Amino acid sequence: MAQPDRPFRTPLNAVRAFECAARLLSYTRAAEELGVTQGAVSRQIATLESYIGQPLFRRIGRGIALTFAGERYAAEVRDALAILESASARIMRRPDESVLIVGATAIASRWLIGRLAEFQRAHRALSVHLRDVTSTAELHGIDIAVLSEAAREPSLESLEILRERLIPVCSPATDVPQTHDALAEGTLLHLTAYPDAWANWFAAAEFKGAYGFAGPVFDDVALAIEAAIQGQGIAIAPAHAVETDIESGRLLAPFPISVSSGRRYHLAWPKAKGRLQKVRLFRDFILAAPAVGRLDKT
Amino acid sequence: MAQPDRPFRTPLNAVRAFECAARLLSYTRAAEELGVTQGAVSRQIATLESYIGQPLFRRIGRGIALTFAGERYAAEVRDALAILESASARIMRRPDESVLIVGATAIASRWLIGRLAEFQRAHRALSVHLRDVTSTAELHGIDIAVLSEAAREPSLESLEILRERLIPVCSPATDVPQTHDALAEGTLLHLTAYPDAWANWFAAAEFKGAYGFAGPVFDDVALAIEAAIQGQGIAIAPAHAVETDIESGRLLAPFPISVSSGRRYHLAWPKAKGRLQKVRLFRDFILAAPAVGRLDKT
DNA sequence: ACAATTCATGAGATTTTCTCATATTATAAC
DNA sequence: GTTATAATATGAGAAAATCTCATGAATTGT
Repeated sequence: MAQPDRPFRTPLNAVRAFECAARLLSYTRAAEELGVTQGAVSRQIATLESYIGQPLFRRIGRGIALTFAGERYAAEVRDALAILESASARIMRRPDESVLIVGATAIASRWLIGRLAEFQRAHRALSVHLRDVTSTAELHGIDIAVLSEAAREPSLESLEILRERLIPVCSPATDVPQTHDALAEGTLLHLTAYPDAWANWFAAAEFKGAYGFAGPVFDDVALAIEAAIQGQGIAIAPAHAVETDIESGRLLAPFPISVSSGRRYHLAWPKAKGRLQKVRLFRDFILAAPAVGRLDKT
Repeated sequence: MAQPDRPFRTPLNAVRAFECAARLLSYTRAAEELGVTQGAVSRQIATLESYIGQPLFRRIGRGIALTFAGERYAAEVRDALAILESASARIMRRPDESVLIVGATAIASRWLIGRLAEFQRAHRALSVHLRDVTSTAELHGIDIAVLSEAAREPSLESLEILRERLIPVCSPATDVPQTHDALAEGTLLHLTAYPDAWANWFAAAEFKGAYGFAGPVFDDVALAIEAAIQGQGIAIAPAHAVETDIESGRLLAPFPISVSSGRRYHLAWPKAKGRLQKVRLFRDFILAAPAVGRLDKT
């Protein structure tokens, strides 16, 4: 009823029989290849010809030859079926044991990247793909992920790996604040995601004075860090996210005081994949990484 | 038995159902589009997934979404099916009324080409394809042909259009023979296809002397004509084949005497196509062409 | 002329696919 | 929460497509 009429569809199995017969120029041999009788092939092709509305083969004597139209059709059909079969063949190769797909939030990626390089070095046989993932709901197709939430669904497992702490950082190339007063007078970079960060930090530092509320506010943590690197001010950033920048000297943490953001990062993975060696290797590697808690003294 | 085992073949109809469901992201709507029930689609896709060995859709709540593998597979499948459907669509457009496929032997083509241009000009709506054909047995896919044999098969019709005559020709740039004696002394180009041509010609010219038997022999009439054009000697060629060369001044026929080769050219066409306007137009055009008999005084 | 090979076809068996009815699962509204 | 709703999954039998078998017809090669 919903259909205009009948949106005639090419009879696909007949097309396959045709492709085979066109290639072998023989119904009999096509039948062999397809594992059916010659009569079946004959019928299939008759079906296709009647659908097409014209002969695809000329019957010459006891053999067959393609008509011009058939010749052309055969070429196109061959292409299409080749695409199909190769697509099937590829997808049928089960997800490789040697490819590990790791998911992570944007901020966690910042920290992960350094780790991944190390992991990669330790397990050259594995190739690691990093994919953006925000929540445990997006874990399909992913072997294991670093997220700021624990897994609640019963099909997932997770382990806490890091309690996020925030720490002030700035470029070593700028006027690095040496005192809390100097800091309070500097340009403070704020993060939408952590609105109370600076307040909490100054409280933790037992600083009583006023400080720069008016600094720029960033929605994107990575952008704030980038701004700090470029010397545009002092950011208060997740310690794990600036770890590599500090190591490389692009950033400096002028004060040892850090505050908790409340976020806890977890490794999360589908239970079904927990037993895969590649997943276990990665999980063990991350848990064993000495750096996990380095800047993370609660 | 001949088969190694089973050369597993992608279940094509399941693939089609998948393509549809992947596009609409709904079994229910796919079922509507395919004109079957939802359950049928569900089963088809289950079949495909079990063939593929992995899920193509994720069942999320009351809906479905493609898995990563499914996403990729869908894209490839879509391409393949599109090729298939468009190939079918094209072939199903019956052979166009606006395309005339003309067959001709190599030598007849030489004469036809000039005519075709004229025909083309007279019927701009038609596009004409010229295809090499040697005998009436090769007429499939051809609307009408010029051949040196009449049609014997009952499915064909034919009409004589030209009795081939042979006439001496040479390049105007060379020493053009003015007398029969001069001709007899010149380099005569012989044709395998017409071994007695020169003998017959000299007989017709009532020439009694000796003449150059020793000239080069050509298997290919076109090559002999080309040789004559290049001034390598005097060829005795089918008048119709050199008509345009004479008109353009590239060749010269020094003597008005011609002899019959015995060959008679015919227009031949499948009876089934005799009624098509494009075929009738061409047939009438050829028959009416004033030039057909011009060099053909028996 | 005859044997062998090949495609075509009728009749019935077989297999696949579809429908119908119902179960299952998840969302959305109350 | 509970219920209504909307989607996919599935069991059983019906329907349809497909295949096999047997045979016919046409052609080639001996």
